[in-house]
Amino acid sequence: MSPRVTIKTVAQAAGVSPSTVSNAYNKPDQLSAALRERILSTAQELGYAGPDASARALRSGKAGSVGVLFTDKLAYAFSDPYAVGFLAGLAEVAEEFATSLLLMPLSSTDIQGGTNAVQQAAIDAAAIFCVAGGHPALETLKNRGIPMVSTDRGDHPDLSWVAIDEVEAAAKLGAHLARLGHREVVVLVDNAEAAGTQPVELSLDEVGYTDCELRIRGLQKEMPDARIRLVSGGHNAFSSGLIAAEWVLDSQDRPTAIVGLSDVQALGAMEAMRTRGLVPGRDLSVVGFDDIPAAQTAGLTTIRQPIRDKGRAVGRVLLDPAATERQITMPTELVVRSSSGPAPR
Amino acid sequence: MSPRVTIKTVAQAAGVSPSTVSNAYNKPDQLSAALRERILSTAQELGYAGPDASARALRSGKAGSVGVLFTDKLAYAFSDPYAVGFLAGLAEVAEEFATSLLLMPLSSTDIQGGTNAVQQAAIDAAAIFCVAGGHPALETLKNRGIPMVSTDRGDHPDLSWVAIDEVEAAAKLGAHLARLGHREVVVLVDNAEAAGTQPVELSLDEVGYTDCELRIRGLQKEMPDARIRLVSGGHNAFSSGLIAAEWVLDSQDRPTAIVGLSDVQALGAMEAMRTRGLVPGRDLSVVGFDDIPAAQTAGLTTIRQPIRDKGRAVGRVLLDPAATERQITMPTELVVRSSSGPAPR
DNA sequence: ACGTTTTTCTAGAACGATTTAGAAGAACGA
DNA sequence: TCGTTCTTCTAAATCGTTCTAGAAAAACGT
Repeated sequence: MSPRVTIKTVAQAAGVSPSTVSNAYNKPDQLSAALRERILSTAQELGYAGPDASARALRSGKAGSVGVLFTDKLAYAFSDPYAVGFLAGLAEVAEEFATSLLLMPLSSTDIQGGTNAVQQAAIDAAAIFCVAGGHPALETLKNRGIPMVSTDRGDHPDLSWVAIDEVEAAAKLGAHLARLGHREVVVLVDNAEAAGTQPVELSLDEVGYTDCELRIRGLQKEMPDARIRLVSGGHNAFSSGLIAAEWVLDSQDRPTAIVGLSDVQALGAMEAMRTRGLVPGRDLSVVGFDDIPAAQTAGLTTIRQPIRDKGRAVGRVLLDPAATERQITMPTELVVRSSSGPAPR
Repeated sequence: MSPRVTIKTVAQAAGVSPSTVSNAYNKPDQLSAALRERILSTAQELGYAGPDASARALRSGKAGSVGVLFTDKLAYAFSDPYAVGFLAGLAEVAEEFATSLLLMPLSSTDIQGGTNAVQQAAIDAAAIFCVAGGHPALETLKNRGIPMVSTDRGDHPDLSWVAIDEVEAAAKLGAHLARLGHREVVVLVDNAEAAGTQPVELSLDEVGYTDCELRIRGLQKEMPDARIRLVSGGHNAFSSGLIAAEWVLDSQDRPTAIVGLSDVQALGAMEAMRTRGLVPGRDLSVVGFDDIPAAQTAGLTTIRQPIRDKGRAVGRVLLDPAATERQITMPTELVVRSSSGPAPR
C-alpha cells in the first residue's frame, strides 16, 4: 500500500529538486548529462514510469491528442470504408506528430450534465466528421474553446474545413443520369430516425445532414425535370441501403435510377437488385458517392473523392503549425462504371 | 485577453464556494435544486463550458478513456477490416460506458524520452491489439500501472486476454489442407522489416508476432509431412500479400497451397493468381484467416473468428466492473469455400 | 423546548506535474 | 584579480479540479 511514485519521490531519492527531475524528462539540455543519467536510473529503480499524463496536461495545457467526432454511433463509423479511409489519413498525420486520436462517442442523452464524453475528453483540437451543423456536441466543443476542423463547409467564415463542393459533385452525378435519360429517381439517404423501422420517405427539410441536403440540391440542379424521391432505411450502412432499396423495388412505383448518397448504401441497393434478378445498369441504374474500394469491384458508378487525402489534410490543419490554409476544397471526379446505363423506356 | 473562466470564476460570480460549483456539476444531490439551477445559469452566462478535463482527470484519477494499441503503424490498422471490426465491437461497449477510445501510435523511435504517445496518453486502461509480447510499449504501460487486455494469450497468468486458440484454429486449416493432399505450402506472414523491399523468406524464429508463430505451429501439427515455407511481403496488408504471392508464383519452386495468416494477405494472393490466369482452388489453393466480409465475396476458404464479439468482450473486460472473467477464449470455425481444392499431382 | 439527525454549504488541502525567476558555482576575458 | 557570462540547479507559485472534514442551518422526534 505504498503511496504512488511521483516526481517528488524520485527527486528525493536522487537528492535533487523536483524541477530537475522534470527537466531530466523534458529538457535534457538544462542539466548535465551525468545527472540526467543518474536521475533516470533512480527513476527506473523506483519504478517511476515518467511524468503523469493528466498532471502534465493540466499544467502545460497540452493534452497530446485530438478528438474525432463522428455522425451517429461510433460503431457505425467503422462500417463505412469511407469513414475508415478518412481515419487512416488522419492517423497518418497524427502519427507524424506523435499525437493520439481520441474517438469520442456522442451520446444523445446527457447533453447537459458533465458525464458526456465530449465534455470529459482531454483534447487539444477536434476533427468533425460529417456531423450536422447544429449538433449540440459542436456547441459544447466551441464553448470549451477547442479548435475544430470540419469535413463539411460551415457557414461561419472563421470555421476551418476540408471539404468537397458537395453541390458540384452531386451535379456531376445528376448530369450523368440526366444524359442517360433518367427522370424517375430515388435517393437513398441517411436518417437516424428511420433506423430499426420500415423505410420512410422524406421531404427535403427532413434530411438532417447538411451535406446530404447539398448533394440532393446538386442532383436537382442538373435534373430539373426529374421526379426525385428521398427514401431512408436508417443509418448510413450497407443494410440500410439494402432495406430501403428492397422497399423501393417491391413498391408499385419503381424509379429508373437509385442514387445512394454513399457507396455503402448504393452497394446495398445493388444487392437488393441482385436478389431480385435485376441487373444494375440495364434494368435499373444505381450510382453511389465516395468511391470506396468495393465500388470498383462491384462496378458501381460513383463520385470519387480523395478520402484519405481528406483525412491527411484535416490532420495537417489540426496539427501542423505550418499549415496556413484553413479552408480547403478537395477535388471530385465522376467515375462511370457498369452500374449505370440508359433509362429503359 | 481575459483570464480563463474557471470553476472559481463561476463561484465568485454566483456567490458560492468553488466546491459547490463542482458539486453542481458532479453531485446534483449535494445541493438544492434552486442553487444548482442558479449556478448552471451563471456558468452559462460566463461562457464556462464545464470542469476542465485535464484537471478533473488529475484530481479524480479517471481519464474517461481507454487506449488502443495496434501493431505497426496506426494507418495500417485501418487497412485491415479485421482490425476495423474489432474496433467497432470495442467502440460499441465504449459508447455504452461513455468512454472515449484513444488510438495511440507507437512510434518506434523515442522509446526512452517522454514525447512518446504511449507515455503521454491519459488513459484508464488499454486494449492491446495483436502487439507482440515483448514490445517496449507494453513495458511502458505496465510500468505506468495501466490495466491491459490483450487479444493474444499472454504467458503471465495474471494477464487479461480475449483470444482464440491460435494453434487449434490453424490446425483446422492444416487438417483441411492435408486432407486435400497438399505437401508444398507457403505461409504469408506479417513482417515489418520486409516492408518496402523484396519479399523475404523467413525462419520460424524470425517471425515476430507470437500469434503468427502459433498459427504456423498449428499448421505444422496437422501437416507433419509438408514442406512449409514462410514468406513476407511486408506489413499485414493486401499489397503485401500480393507482392509476396507474386514473388512466390514467379519463382521456380511453386507450392500447391498458399496460406495467408490474415484474409487481407490471402486476398492479395488471390489477386496475384488472377493476374496470372490461375484459378484459386484448382491450380493452387489459397486459404486465409479471420473471415472478413470480403472473404465471402471472394470465395476464400478461411478460419472464422468472431471479431466484433472479440472487440466487445475486450471492452467488457476493460470497462465493465461486473465482468469477472479475465481470460476468455473465443470460438473459431473452418469455413470452406471455393479457393481451396485438392492438390494437383 | 431541546438534543439529534438531516440537509446544505464551505475551507483548505491535495492531485502531480511545469514554469518562472533567480541563486550558486564554473569558466572566461582582459 | 575582478567583473561578466554561462551553465547547472532550485524554491515556490501555479494549473483547475475534487475531496475530506466539518460548520451552519433546517427539520425532526419526543
